Amino acid sequence: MVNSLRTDAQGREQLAKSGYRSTPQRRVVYRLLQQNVDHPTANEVFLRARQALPGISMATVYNCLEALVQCGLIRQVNLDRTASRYCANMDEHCHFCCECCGSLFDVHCASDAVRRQAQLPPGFQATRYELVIRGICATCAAERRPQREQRPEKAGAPVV
Amino acid sequence: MVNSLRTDAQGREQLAKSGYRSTPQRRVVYRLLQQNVDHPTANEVFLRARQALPGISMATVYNCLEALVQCGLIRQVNLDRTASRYCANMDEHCHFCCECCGSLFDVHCASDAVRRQAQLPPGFQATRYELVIRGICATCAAERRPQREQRPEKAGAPVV
DNA sequence: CTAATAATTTTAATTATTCCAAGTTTTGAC
DNA sequence: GTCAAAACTTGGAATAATTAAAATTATTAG
Repeated sequence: MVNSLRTDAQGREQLAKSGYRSTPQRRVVYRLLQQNVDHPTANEVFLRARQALPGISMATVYNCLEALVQCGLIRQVNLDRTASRYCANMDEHCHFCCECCGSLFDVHCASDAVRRQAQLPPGFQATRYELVIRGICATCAAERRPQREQRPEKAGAPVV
Repeated sequence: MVNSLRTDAQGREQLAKSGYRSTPQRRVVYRLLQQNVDHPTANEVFLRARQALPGISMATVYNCLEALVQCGLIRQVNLDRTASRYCANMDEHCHFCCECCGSLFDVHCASDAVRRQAQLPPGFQATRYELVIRGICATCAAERRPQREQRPEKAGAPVV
């Protein structure tokens, strides 16, 4: 399904292409992201990485994530103004953000078609299209179905 | 062109519908956003609002923006982890972000078609689709054309 | 007019992230 | 292998954007 997974050797090579070294910390962070599809934040990565590398620091986690993003092994996902999330799925996809539980899901999306919809002004050159879908995930929808109302107040979805 | 502009009276009514009052500060902030299509940040709104209301505070600007967003008079645009930007154009549109100069542009986009491209898992319900296009705006493209290279280093676009 | 409610202001705190200096590790040249 | 240079890691300080708390002011209902 996901065809973007890289072995350690491939990871090292990809890092090297951008002038980065493959370090134990970077390998742990990358592997951790490959094994978890829940788009963790830097802090969540830190907590998980500490299980393998008890001495790792937050600054190093940020450094690793930066290096992995720069060399194209992972991508950074920014939603709202909450902490950045990180994603090792480099296949073309967009993100669904549940406004109820805040979870983030990968969603397949034919970007060619999306591309065609935007009418760029003359002279503008697009390099990337990022689609974010907001709504309610299946789990939250199932839990909600019984009740029929929505909160009218400035409730503010718990986006985290 | 833009059909979402509201008069003061309409603005007041819209605020009231969500339980907010129309205050001098909110009116100034709203009018300012209507007159500027450049998607200012909270700080930029603050600086401009001060011209009309020298005593206004940053916290009030945030409060005003929050109220205007909540009642649907303006929208908040979050890109990367930079400061939020605000936009009084409530017509359906997506945003183009120039990776060279950081400017943000409204772009017409047929969202029905975009909607059809995303294959949501069963049970998922979408409420909003947000498309962000990144690339180079006409101005920057024109300035760049002479030179043919792109920076290979981790340059990091000046996304402001 | 008065009380109750809401908005604004000022100040302080929080959050996520970046920067920095110092020590450590890795790499490449010899 | 040894040495110097470059890259990395670390802990802590610094920063930017935002939010929260407390006090003051304005508005509205009665």
